[in-house]
Amino acid sequence: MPRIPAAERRAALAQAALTVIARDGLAAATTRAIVAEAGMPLASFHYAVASRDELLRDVVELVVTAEGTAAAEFLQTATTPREAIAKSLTGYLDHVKSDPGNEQAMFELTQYALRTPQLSDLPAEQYRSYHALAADLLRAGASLLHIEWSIPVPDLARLLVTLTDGLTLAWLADRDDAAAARAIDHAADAVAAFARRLPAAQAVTA
Amino acid sequence: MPRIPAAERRAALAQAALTVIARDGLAAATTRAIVAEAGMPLASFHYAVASRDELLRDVVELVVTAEGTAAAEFLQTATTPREAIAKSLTGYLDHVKSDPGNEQAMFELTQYALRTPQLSDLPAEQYRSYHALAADLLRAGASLLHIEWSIPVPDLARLLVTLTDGLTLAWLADRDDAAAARAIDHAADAVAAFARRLPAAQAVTA
DNA sequence: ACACGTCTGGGACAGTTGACCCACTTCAGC
DNA sequence: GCTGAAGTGGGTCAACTGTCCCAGACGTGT
Repeated sequence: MPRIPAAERRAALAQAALTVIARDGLAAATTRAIVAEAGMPLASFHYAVASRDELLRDVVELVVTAEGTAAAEFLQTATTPREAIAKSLTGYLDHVKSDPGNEQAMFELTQYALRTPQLSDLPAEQYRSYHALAADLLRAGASLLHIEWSIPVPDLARLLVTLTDGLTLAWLADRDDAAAARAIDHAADAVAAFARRLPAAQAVTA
Repeated sequence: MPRIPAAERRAALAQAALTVIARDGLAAATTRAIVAEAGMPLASFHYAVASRDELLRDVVELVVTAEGTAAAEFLQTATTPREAIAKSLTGYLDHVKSDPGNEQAMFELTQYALRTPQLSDLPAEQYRSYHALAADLLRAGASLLHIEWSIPVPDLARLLVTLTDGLTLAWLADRDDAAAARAIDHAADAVAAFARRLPAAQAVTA
């Protein structure tokens, strides 16, 4: 084993833990499984991190911050709000389909954090981040398509996250691609109803 | 301990397991915790049930079947589709708020079942039941309010379940009552757009 | 009254877990 | 070059887990 500063090991362990959780589930993410995935001796674990729970905190933060990089590419090709929403939701679901374990890992981590007093503050922060990300997307889409949203953007953002969560959960359970596609179609209709064409050729204010 | 037939013990164990999971989480639902909750000696566990996983299967079925009794009372007081949807969603969220552990238990069980090969068929069945329940509600509402739905009822049912799941997940995470209420309000607007007044004074066909 | 299948429950087992001790090696600054 | 701090890793621990055994108690059909 090469000598690696503790902070780096900590990050590597968080990454390895996420890999294990996505592949085998949170229950299988024992300290031994994590260090095996990271290729470290067991003792490195508690040298780099105080406890397993503390590492899981790192894992959640790892995913939350890494998530902001994924989205936003589906807006470019859309010409109508309905199309933008449908493409974004479809793109998101495709992302879920391409690696279902990862998304399942997020749900498992959230549920576990809710049950663990030391981590009980994490889910709120996690969803604040989701909502902020959705709000950014909505604002970007509005400016791109020269529209405005008829309800407050934070409200619509929460509704969008609600839809993605529900969509994901149901698809993970029954893997019904066709039904999920139809749900997205109808959801896009519903959400697009909150789009309003801007009167003049002018960008939005906020 | 009184003498109780094995089948009854099995049911009592499933009920006790649900109580433990709702209170302390799935990870805390050990065989010992379950029999303690049920007031039985440990050995009764494997006398009544072959394995812990098999009991969890019972637990899921227990909740899925028991869930059908809960809904449908919110439709009675509504006079418009929008009101019916808003009241149903609000009623559902109130139910979640009154016992968050129970709903969390459902999510945990679903995630666990997805990870466990012997239980991997359960989530699909679980969601089939949810969707059927929502479809029944939609049909009842339509007949009551003399409307029809402009998209297939199964499609709208899935969208409704998507919304309740997403709503629940976000509320469990951030406990933001006001934001959840606003989300329900907007969701009701969106879903009500799929309602169409029936031309004549006639009931729906399906 | 008797015997047999049903049920009880104390005890035990092997395996796994999170945690951590401690003797060691390495490296950076003096 | 020396030294003290930083990092390594083998080994170990107590606790807890799901599962099982077996001797006994019960109650029912005969």
